[in-house]
Amino acid sequence: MQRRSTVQKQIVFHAIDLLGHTTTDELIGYIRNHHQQVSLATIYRNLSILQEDGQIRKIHLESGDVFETVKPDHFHFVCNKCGKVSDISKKEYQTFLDEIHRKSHEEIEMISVSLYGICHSCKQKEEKKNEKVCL
Amino acid sequence: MQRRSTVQKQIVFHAIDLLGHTTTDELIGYIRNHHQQVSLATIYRNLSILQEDGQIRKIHLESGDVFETVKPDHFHFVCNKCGKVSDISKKEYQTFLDEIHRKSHEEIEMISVSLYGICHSCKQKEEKKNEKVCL
DNA sequence: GTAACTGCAAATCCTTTGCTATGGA
DNA sequence: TCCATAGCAAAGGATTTGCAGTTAC
Repeated sequence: MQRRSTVQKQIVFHAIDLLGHTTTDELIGYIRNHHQQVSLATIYRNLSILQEDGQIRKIHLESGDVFETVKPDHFHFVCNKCGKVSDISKKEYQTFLDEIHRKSHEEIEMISVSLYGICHSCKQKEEKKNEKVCL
Repeated sequence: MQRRSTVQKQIVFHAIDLLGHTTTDELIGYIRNHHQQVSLATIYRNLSILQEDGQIRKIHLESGDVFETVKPDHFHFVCNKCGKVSDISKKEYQTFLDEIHRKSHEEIEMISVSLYGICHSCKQKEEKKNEKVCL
């Protein structure tokens, strides 16, 4: 099947790219607000097409599923307070990844690592709140 | 709210325990077959209750969501062929986990590691098939 | 006895599909 | 022109909810 480039497909892709890591809800909300001419069915169909074609990827986090554009292999950090997801480079952890391959009794094809914690921004907000309490 | 112990709740819990790692579908199928008196709504309600009470946990894998009973913290291995999920002890990887805590710029509360590959059983089947081809 | 829980059926929510019209190559 | 894609509305499937009856404690 010969894919075609359409305005709607580009809107979906660019929205995901812009939002960074986005839930279906956020994505639909965004498109609803900025491009109301795009129908729901079209959004869902393009999500499938873009995944099939390897332009986007759905990742499965404890906090729920999010879409991201396909980038070099990486890990994720999720803030337990605000829910923001950010990418972590694999480079620093290469030694460990090799170790997993070595130690594992099974043949490993993919390793997924996700970290959950408190992001800088939420951390700062917390500290400011504590300061005020002390005053 | 004071929780009560009911036959239905126990059926749901024990089914998850028995099945090991189970999708909602598998779980419902199993209960349908072995305890047809338990209604769908009751299964879903008990899944919520058991999660709330910390007796079971839903884990989010690339292959889909599965429930497991709550056990000591561990990682998961998923077979890309047969889909079976198995637990991996964290012990061997303690060095790596410490490294993550040390290297990370954020405060880490939880680390999730999932490995995807081919399990022993599927590997063996594959090898046997290859043998036959060579004969 | 009281209130948590169950079963049933209806409701709800998210996603997919059928169909006809549109438009990219 | 031709066929992938869009929009709309209807269908589908999974999960939740309202309610009346049941049961654990």
